[in-house]
Amino acid sequence: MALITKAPRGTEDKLPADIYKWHTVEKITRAIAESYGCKEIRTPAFEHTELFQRGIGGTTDVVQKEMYTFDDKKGRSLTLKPEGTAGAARAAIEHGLIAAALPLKLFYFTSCFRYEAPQSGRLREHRQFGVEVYGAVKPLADAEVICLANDVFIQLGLKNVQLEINSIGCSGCRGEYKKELIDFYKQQNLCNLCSERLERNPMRLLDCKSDSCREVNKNAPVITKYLCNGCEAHFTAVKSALTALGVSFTESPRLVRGLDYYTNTVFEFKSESLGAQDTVCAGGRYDGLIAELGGTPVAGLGFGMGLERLILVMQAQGLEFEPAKSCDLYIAALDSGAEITAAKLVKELRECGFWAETDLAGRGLGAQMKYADKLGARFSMVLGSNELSNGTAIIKNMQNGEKREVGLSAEKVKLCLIEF
RNA sequence: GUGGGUAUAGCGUAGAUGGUAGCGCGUCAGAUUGUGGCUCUGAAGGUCGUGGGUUCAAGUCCCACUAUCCACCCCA
Repeated sequence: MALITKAPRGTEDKLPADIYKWHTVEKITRAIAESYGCKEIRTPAFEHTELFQRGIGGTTDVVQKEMYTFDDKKGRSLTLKPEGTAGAARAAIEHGLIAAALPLKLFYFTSCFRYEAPQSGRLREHRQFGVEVYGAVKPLADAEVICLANDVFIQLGLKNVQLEINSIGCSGCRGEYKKELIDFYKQQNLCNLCSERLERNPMRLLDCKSDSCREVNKNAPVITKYLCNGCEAHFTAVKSALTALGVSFTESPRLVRGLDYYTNTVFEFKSESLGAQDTVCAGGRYDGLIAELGGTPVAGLGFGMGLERLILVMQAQGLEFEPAKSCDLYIAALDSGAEITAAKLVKELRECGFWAETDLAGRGLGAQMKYADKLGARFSMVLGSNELSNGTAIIKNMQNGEKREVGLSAEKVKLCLIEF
């Protein structure tokens, strides 16, 4: 197929026939977020490149090799946002949102852009539902945010979504731990990749999937043993709050996150219904981020939920989406006089919120009826010279074929659509 | 970025050993010129992913590229 009629690699059209699935997840996630007091925020698709370098961390893969970065005409370096947290944090600082009464709870839907090898469930442009909470220091906040994500899975009916949590401590205890970890790994036989990234990002080694490293990792020191008193108490309180809220989880001492801003609690929801890209939601606490970006230091935490992945899971599990609305009334018109009357009637019904249609394609009566059927029209009506002179028409229930006579006014037709 | 599979109409697909394309669904029209669903008849729709090569002849064989899928890496 010619280049111009093909979407760029790693992008995907959401077609009319499938869009009801998106509407379903957007509606449910929005309602849940709002019930938790979150307000929607919409931030730009691109930001200054430095925002992501500072926020996500210059040594991460996302920043080093996956960003869509370009110079604008004035030579400013801009980047299509690879994730949602940094932009939301920037906006919260810029507009003084964190200067108001805290906590500040935000949610958003956004496209994220990453230059990666595309795979199903991993696109170069993917969409996330995200939640960010600022100025909430209590462990209950961690539990609340996790619970929000969990509620989404419950309400959408997802089965077998596993929540894994861990604490990676504050910069203090993590520094201690990293030293120990590096010392440990230096005495081991590592795969090529791991030897490379040992100094740069030692905690990632815990996640290595190579068989040899898996063996090594069984004996690797675990962060939870190195947590300072404060971090340990926080993590313990998060876990008991989750239990009290009825959110089941497994502790996963090797769970680390790929972005630098995380502190203390990190978590991930995984689904067996996806392939290797099995994480459908991930997040954690990032108490240092706002200060790192130059704002008044306030605590932060949040998550991102991959919407393509979420929908893939729902499809794989055969879950229900809210069906698309179908047509309420199709008016077939037989001649040019009836055509105008039909058009007026259709307009008036639309003003009342009904989906009404009449012929625009120049079809004959039989074809118009077939088309009405394809639209899934609940009712149909035929207008010709007889109806115009009588001032009445027959309205037909397309499900059972029953017919009723109705006066040719929007008011009367409307009543018929409601009652019949 | 690495390794492997795949690419034929809008969608799903058939085309061993080379002889320039069928089928199902969908679309349109008619049977039924004032009533849909079922049925029947007919039609439209293909640069066989793109470009090159081998050959009298390529959807089929070879090379490159592109896209897609799976795994790695990484991540939501």
